[in-house]
Amino acid sequence: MTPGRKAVRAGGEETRARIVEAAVATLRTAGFAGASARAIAGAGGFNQALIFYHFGSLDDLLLAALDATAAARLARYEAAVAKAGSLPELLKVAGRLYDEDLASGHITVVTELIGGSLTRPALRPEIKRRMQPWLDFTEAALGRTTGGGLLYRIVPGRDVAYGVIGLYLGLQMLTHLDGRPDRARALFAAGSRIGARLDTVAFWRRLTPGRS
Amino acid sequence: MTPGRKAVRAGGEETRARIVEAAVATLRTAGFAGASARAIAGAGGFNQALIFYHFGSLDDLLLAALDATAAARLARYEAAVAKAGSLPELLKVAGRLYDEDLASGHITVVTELIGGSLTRPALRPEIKRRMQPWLDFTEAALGRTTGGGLLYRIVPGRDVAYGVIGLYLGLQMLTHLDGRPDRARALFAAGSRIGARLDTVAFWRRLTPGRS
Amino acid sequence: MTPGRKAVRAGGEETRARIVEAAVATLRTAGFAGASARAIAGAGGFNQALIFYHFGSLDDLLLAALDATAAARLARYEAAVAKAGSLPELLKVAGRLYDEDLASGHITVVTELIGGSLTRPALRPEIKRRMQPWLDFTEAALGRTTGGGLLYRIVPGRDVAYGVIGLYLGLQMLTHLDGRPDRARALFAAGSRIGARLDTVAFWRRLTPGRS
Amino acid sequence: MTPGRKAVRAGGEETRARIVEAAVATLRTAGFAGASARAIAGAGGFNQALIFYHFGSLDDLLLAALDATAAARLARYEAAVAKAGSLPELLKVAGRLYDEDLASGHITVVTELIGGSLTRPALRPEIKRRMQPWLDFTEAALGRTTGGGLLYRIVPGRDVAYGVIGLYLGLQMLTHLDGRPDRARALFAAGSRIGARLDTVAFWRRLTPGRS
DNA sequence: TATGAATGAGTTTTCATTCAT
DNA sequence: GATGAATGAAAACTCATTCAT
Repeated sequence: MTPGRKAVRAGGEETRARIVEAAVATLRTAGFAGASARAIAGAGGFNQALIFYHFGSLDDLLLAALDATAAARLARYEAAVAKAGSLPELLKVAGRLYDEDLASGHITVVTELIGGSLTRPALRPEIKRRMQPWLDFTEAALGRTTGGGLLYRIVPGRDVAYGVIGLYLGLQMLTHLDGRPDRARALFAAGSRIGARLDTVAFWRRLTPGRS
Repeated sequence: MTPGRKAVRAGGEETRARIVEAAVATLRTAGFAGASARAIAGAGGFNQALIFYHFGSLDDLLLAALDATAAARLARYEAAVAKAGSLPELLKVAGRLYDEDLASGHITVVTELIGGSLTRPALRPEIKRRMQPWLDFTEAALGRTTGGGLLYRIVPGRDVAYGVIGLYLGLQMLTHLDGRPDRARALFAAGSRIGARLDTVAFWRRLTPGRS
Repeated sequence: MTPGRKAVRAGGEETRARIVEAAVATLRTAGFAGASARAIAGAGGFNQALIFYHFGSLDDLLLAALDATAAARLARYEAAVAKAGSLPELLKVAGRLYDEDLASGHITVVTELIGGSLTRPALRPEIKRRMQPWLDFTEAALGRTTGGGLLYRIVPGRDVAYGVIGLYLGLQMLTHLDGRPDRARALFAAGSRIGARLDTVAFWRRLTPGRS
Repeated sequence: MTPGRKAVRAGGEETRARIVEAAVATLRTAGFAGASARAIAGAGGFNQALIFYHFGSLDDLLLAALDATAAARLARYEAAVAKAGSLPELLKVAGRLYDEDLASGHITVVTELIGGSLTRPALRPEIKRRMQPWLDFTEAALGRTTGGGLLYRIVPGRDVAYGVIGLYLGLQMLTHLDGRPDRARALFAAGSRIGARLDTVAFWRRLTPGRS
């Protein structure tokens, strides 16, 4: 694939990636309390000690796992959302992306780590910091598509973004409980339909007048 | 209170309550992964073995803890929401109740257990079952205040309830991350304000026409 | 043996004693760095976890081991030395007792723990505190047999006691290196002989005139 | 200094010295049980594997560390003691040198290794062998200054040397426990004072008549 | 009803050491 | 000569649970 890359000496970075991958998988399937060094090493087929050699501590590996998933997902969200010019479009695109997340369980890594941050308080500030880009992204996407109109006099964009992220996380938890994403998916679908109608509604237009 | 109650055997009931209380407290402060038998016994000042004598297993105690908080909170929600005749009123009341939850961390017990159900799959169906009353309650409250109008052709009430519960859970997680409930609180306040305006909006009235 | 003692319920105290005994034995044979929980449990034939159940931490067990040996030895020293009315007698008695220690390796527990206190600094104040009775005892014994005479204007009794204890510890280390106590034993024998002559020496009598 | 020395290969020698230095420092500050390959490498700022490349095993490095400190100290002792013609002078000089050792903790390397030789029996004969020069040196110094007189009929010089070395080691341990060298220092000072008086005492002169 | 004692398997992390480069 | 990567075994300690009393 990457022709310039030497096959030799690649050990370090590749191994790190393998470990991170195993950590993500274990968090998804066994949860925070089940993501022990042993479990992760077992999942990835490598030595437990390797985790500590490369990451120093289990906490640090878990954060690296969060970084990895989050980065990949955020890139995908940004690319897809960039094309959405209106709220209905945004809802549609976001719903489709979130579908992937629900099915793949990507967001589980986030909810498990937030849940685990109660047990390991040192994780909390780290996770909090890593959530900011998502809030920024969501706020920007909403701002761009709703024009920062009257609505923003009632609710600051940051707060709306906060609610949207919260809804994502909470729906993921319920989806896990259900064992299937049907309900959350249906909600998003409905969101798209409502969004589509909103554009024709005078009230809403008054709330978000800035958009052309 | 209950006069017919025998003083004998009351010890057992009281002890159970103490254990459940300690379990709730430990789940709230130490999370699922931190809610070990030892930690709970330490928090409550009783013998570890008592947990197994009274509840058989740690999982069962954890579920009993969920039952206890959930029952208390649901009773409170039902009583308060019963008086809410319109959506704005409902939003107002719910926001006030949720404020309590955010501050007290009551909902943490729920999110921690759902998170933990990944690690202990046996918990999943039990927790799922215990979430149903909340979905029922939410659906009913929404139905009563929005009249099951046009909106319900777009989104089934059950799905909306699902989203509301999801939002509650997710906001609680973010609130924990923040260390303070300000943002979630602000969102609810905004919800109340929007709700108050909605009643004057023709579009919305058309969506929920059934209400008197 | 102890007739009032119920055979029932004795578990706790007996087990603690067994664990302490195993810890002492392991310190003597494997040293501080070799006195791991596993090694001690192996030596005593019990579960590793029992150590932590009864003593909380390995450090605490090690200190309990020090307490146990020290108490037993100090009692023996006090009883034997009480009868020594003069310095020659004291030297003779002490030499005999120390012989036991050298052969049994009792003092090894002390030197190993002091050595280990570098690695585990938390042990240091605890060990230091536990050395004071030995300094008190030695100072008192020397004071009683030398009468606190002129010698004490040159060297405070506490300092002499310090030197005596130091000599004991150091000789034990060298004895361990040698693998046999011959040399240290010979030194003590010589000490007795010199002590016997000292009493006839005018110079010494002037140094310790208080004795009858 | 050594002009014929090739600049090449000097790297090797220098590195060895750096490693030994780090080992000495780690033994002094973290003790035998704390002198792991990782700790030593960390202290010296080099790669762990370097230890094994240059010394084969950790034990061998530790012995090299003992060699290094011992050689340096012994040279210093020999130079200083050579000038001491009488026992009082010897006591004075030795006390001054030992002061340095107490403050710097040089002897800690010795006591830690002897203590550790229980855990790693292979070290024992090696350390024992390395102690002989000190016994020889001490015996010679005592012999030279006390003339091998009557005292030597009561106690062989080798045994006295043994006691002196033992006292050094034991005082160092107690000094470590105290956290300061005051007491041991005071003892040596008193030794000097007593030594000064001894020369005027007939009894002592009879014990050590051979001196000119 | 309650508890102290006990345990086998688990936890995170460190160990000395090897090896390919 | 030097190093980053890797490992099996061991470190201290905790886990949920059982059981005799």
